[in-house]
Amino acid sequence: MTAPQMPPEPPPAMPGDAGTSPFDHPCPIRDVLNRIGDQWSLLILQALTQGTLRFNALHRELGDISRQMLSRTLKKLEADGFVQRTLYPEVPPRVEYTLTALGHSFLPPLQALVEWADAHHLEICQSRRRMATPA
Amino acid sequence: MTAPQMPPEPPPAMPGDAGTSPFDHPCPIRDVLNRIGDQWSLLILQALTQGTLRFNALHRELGDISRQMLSRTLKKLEADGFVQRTLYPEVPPRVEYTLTALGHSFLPPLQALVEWADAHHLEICQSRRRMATPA
DNA sequence: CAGAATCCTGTGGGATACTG
DNA sequence: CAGTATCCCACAGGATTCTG
Repeated sequence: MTAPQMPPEPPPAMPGDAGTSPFDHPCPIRDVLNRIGDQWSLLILQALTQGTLRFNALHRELGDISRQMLSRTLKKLEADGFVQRTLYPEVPPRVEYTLTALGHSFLPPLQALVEWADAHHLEICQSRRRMATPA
Repeated sequence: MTAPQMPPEPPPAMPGDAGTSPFDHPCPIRDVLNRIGDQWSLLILQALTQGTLRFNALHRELGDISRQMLSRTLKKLEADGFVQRTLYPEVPPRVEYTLTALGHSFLPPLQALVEWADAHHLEICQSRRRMATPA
């Protein structure tokens, strides 16, 4: 595969275009990367590997994430079909988030990434310090 | 594996600490994600799959990226040990970028991601439109 | 409990111009 | 050719407050 180029001109039609959104990104790789390339998406997906989680449970699980970003990111993930949101109309409302089939299908590549990160983190840190030698 | 938590307190020592950098991120997953999670790193690495490339060749390959960002990102990738930069002190200077061993070791997970993106992009776009039904 | 709204900041990243 | 320097803006994302 060659590098994913970006046609500078606006694409005539999208994969499943309907003209609704401004444009679904023409390049699949870029589109997906732009989505899950943010600070939290992958972390959230990984947290949901455990199974279904409620909003605050997720919030605790990630430790440091504003409720704002958690909410936003979950919406994007839901829109893209990675996670399913289920609202139980009870007195204190309960909302559960769980991975969809698409979400689950994403786990293997994600796992590969996580494992690589674990395996090579030290090496990266070493390289980083080596390049930063002041004198 | 549970979700990668962030200890709110500053870590006492890093994987290969030397006190040089402010801190190498304590969580490997987050650290790696923060690095390659930007707009260009993965694209550049993927472009270098072809083999050695010169600066402008990379620039053309990616199509739309400012020289600024290309330069910056390459430096980060070099610092982290993903790519090797070789300068040939000729009259018009020539600089070649190529993947290091570490860089190559990263290709399988990257490939997995790319293939997943290709395979499921349509599905994502469909979900996206389905959720966006105005009426 | 699960968010939406509002406000504010840091910085990722583009454009342009200059240099060796 | 291969950058660096400068300027500038959009937006990711945090903090806080309000609601059903």
